[in-house]
Amino acid sequence: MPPAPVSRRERPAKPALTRDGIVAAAVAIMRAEGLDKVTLRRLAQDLDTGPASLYVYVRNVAELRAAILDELLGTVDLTPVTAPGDWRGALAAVLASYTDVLIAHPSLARSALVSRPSGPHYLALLDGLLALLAAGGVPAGQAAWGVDLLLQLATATAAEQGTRNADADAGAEEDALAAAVAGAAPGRYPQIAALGPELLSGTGPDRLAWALAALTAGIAATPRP
Amino acid sequence: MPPAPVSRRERPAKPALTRDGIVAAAVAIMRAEGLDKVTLRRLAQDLDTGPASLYVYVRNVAELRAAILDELLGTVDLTPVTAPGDWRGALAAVLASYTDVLIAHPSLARSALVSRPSGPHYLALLDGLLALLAAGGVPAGQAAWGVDLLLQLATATAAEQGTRNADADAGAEEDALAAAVAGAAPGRYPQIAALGPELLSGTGPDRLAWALAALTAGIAATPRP
DNA sequence: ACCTGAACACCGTTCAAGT
DNA sequence: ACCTGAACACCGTTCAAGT
Repeated sequence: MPPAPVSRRERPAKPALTRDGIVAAAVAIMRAEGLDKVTLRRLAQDLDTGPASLYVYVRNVAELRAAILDELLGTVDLTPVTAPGDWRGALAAVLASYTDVLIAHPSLARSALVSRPSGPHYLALLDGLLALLAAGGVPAGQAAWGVDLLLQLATATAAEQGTRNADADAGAEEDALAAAVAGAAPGRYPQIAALGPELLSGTGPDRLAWALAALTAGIAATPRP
Repeated sequence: MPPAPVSRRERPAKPALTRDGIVAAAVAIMRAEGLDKVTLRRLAQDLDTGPASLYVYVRNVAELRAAILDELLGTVDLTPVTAPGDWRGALAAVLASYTDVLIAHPSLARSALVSRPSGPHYLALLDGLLALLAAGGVPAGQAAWGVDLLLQLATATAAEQGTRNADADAGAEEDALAAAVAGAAPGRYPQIAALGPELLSGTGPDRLAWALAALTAGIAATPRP
């Protein structure tokens, strides 16, 4: 006996596909299970369709990942940009918020590191950081080139830390480096042997804060050729 | 009629599998066709065996990629480290050599960005950079934290530039950003609209040279907390 | 125009069985 | 110990055919 057909009332009508709906479903999968699980096939399954159908709204999987990233960047706190006072503190606060967002999703941070975002939320972040550099009197040319470096540094740090915190597999890489540093032969690697654990010292936030301060100082102080 | 069996003299004996042999074959594939083509299946095919056999020598594909990277880092020119004179120039030269090596293999640069290398050639590079920072009188604590940033910056730049030069697909991301910057509404993104193409100005090497100079200056000038 | 099923051309990794 | 064939559990993307 074939199963009784499901009436329209019992199962809600399948929602129409839209780009926003697809991206929202992708973000939901990522929050729940990580970016690795956001595949076109899995996404299609969740949306009750086939993978081919998604190609009407998304060019490829890279574009989908970019859309997810921009969606998340919408949660970065940009309010320090318009707060009066210490521009360096505001810069650090915005970048810390950016880092926090990415650390919560290490796989996304890794993908952000190898892509060039250009979505509306990314532009807003860029604009905010440029406003702070301008407020600090950093020459425009230096700010234009420097803002990229600040974001890059924050992204890389988030990728690294988030991965270390969450992914057991990549924690092994960290361990391998620690072992290599600890076992560095003083004859062959004198500097590493001399510095030892100092190389890997410090907590993530402390290193990031120092790195951003150092980079900001360098950007402000180094004229373009 | 079955084909005549190939005598041992006509087909050279299949070379025994070794870790070095596997890595060498992997490097050969990467040089010829890029990192994307270095899969365990393809590698096994080239080595006239099955993918499962490789797992005796390599834990997984990530470890294989790390081995390829370290192999390539063996070609970085470290001679400036021991040359007398200008430490800043020597630092820039070593990092430029590192960048050149990675730019030639953008896919590898992207993978280096999300991994923590710990191979012998990587350690040698690290040691050389630390020697130069020490020669420049940079306090040890700052050098220990700063060397990571310098490498990170060079790696990210290589990944970006190499990709732009070689990969048509990721060139599209660059174009999308350029279009977004050019079309930025002055009301919504005042800083971006004001700076305009200045944000994306400059050649890769010029930007890298400035970035490394700025970061080096910041590292040297910013005391650790 | 939008959507689909099915196929194409692949992946990494595991495992029982062989030598 | 080393090596293998075969399987498991997936991928992104394309394309002819439908509505």
